[in-house]
Amino acid sequence: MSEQIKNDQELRREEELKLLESESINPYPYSFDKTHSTLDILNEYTDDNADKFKNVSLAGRIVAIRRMGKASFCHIMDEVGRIQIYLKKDDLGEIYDKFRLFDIGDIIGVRGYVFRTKTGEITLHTQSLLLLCKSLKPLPVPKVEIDEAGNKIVYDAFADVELRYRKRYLDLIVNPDTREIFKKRSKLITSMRRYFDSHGWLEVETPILQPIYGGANARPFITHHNALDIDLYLRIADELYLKRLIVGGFEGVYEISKNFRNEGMDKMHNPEFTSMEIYVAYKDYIWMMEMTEDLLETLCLEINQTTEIEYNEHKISFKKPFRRAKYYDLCKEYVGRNLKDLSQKELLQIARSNNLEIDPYSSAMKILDEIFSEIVQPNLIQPTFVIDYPLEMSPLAKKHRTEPGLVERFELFVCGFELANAFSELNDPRDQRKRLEEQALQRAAGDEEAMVVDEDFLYALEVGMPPTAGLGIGIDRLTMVMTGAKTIRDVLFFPHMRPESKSK
RNA sequence: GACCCCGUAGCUCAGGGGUAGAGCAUUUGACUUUUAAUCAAAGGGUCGCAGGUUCAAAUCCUGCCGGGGUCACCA
Repeated sequence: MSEQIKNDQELRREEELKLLESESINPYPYSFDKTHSTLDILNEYTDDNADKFKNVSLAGRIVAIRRMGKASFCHIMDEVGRIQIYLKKDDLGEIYDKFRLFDIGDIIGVRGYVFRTKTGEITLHTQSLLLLCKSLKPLPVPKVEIDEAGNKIVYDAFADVELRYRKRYLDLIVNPDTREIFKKRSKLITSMRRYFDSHGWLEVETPILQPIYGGANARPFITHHNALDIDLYLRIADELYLKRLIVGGFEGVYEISKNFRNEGMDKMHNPEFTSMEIYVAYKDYIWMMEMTEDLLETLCLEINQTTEIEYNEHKISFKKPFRRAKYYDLCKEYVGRNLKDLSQKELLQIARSNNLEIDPYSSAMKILDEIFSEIVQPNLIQPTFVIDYPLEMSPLAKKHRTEPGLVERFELFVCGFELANAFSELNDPRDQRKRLEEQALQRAAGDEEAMVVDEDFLYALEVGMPPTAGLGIGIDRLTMVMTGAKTIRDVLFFPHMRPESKSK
């Protein structure tokens, strides 16, 4: 392993580190007791209750320094905010001279009393100062000005997207908006868990390494188990395992699941992504729709304190109930004609007359799907349940109770993209076998994404699964909608990146 | 995978055949309520990598690496 060539700023910081150590300052001590966060002080301090803030301690990273000879001002940042601290040689003595060796990026602990400067900023008057961590790399902290209206002006923000993703810790230190997105993401998952748990549904874990992959149409990542000498697949979905648990007698199970699909990446797709799947016994997709809109309204309220949010200049309302529209009705609405029971040739012609480029040998269902996603889907801005899909598109969904050729399925679209997918789950083992065998035929015909027959799953269905409703929600996409993020990379701490060249 | 755009100092960017530039950051000096602190001075670059054209390449050409966008597959 070769060390990289260091620049002048890095070399200087290393020298400072040695100097501090030679003056018996430990640059990496073990702990620090803080009494307050920056926000505690900023929110609670008033000029009348200054007594309560006579002796507080804070810790954080230095993000700005203004030295003025024998006194200095800094801003330090902790998880929740930033606050100004005032350092004066008279009060600090010897350590004030060592403070010359402190830099932007260093983490310090300070103790003192809170006051208001003559320009009005709530500030900690520091009476003792402790280095908690010396930073050896220069940080890309931008200059921040607050104008008279209270607006924040950021100069030269750290904006290089590649660096922001590769070195996310820098992005998190330097761009407070980035942290807010991830706090919302966590809050969303916590709220979702709370919602499910309050209904008595059980959070479970199922295998990520699977001998047979299933539950979705996608190409898997393949890995190898040495001891057993068999190939295993990273799960593309956890659906078939969760249904086995319903067979086993649990009446409500959910899993927040990292899934892996060996496919392209773009602003809606990452090779590993998070979905939530839930299965509830004795329910159907109608019930699931009601649960889903209640869940999303609740989540949106808990995260954003409102059911109205903005995305891409659209005002989105998560107030329930959401619009419900049948798949073929929407096709008729946006394409201008009924697409049900049309032949492959007719569909191909319609696709072409709508300027869609389609492989002429595609199946009728593939063409229909293409027409739907190109022509209908972009119009589904407000939360919309699309219901009653063609049977051929949904090998794990139960046949519609009244409409032949359709299944009891809905997908939820918001802002033009798919957020959720749900069925009345197919529990007739004979029908399920038939549908999986059809998938196997498509697979044999070259469709690499078609499903594989999972005999053990069929055995489970033969043992018997109660009527069940199932739902999957794309957590990354839901986070995008809830935070206004335009790319999935902005809601993943560490989005997948091509490795940098080997020389590094 | 195809096409288009981008890669210059720690950060944000200018320069686009003739000695490598600015602001912030950094260093030194001054300054005990500043806040994009200020004032004075200084240091800092394999111009993504490798070839080619040229008297001369950060600049033009080719290939490669990385990123972004559009398209295709997919949630």
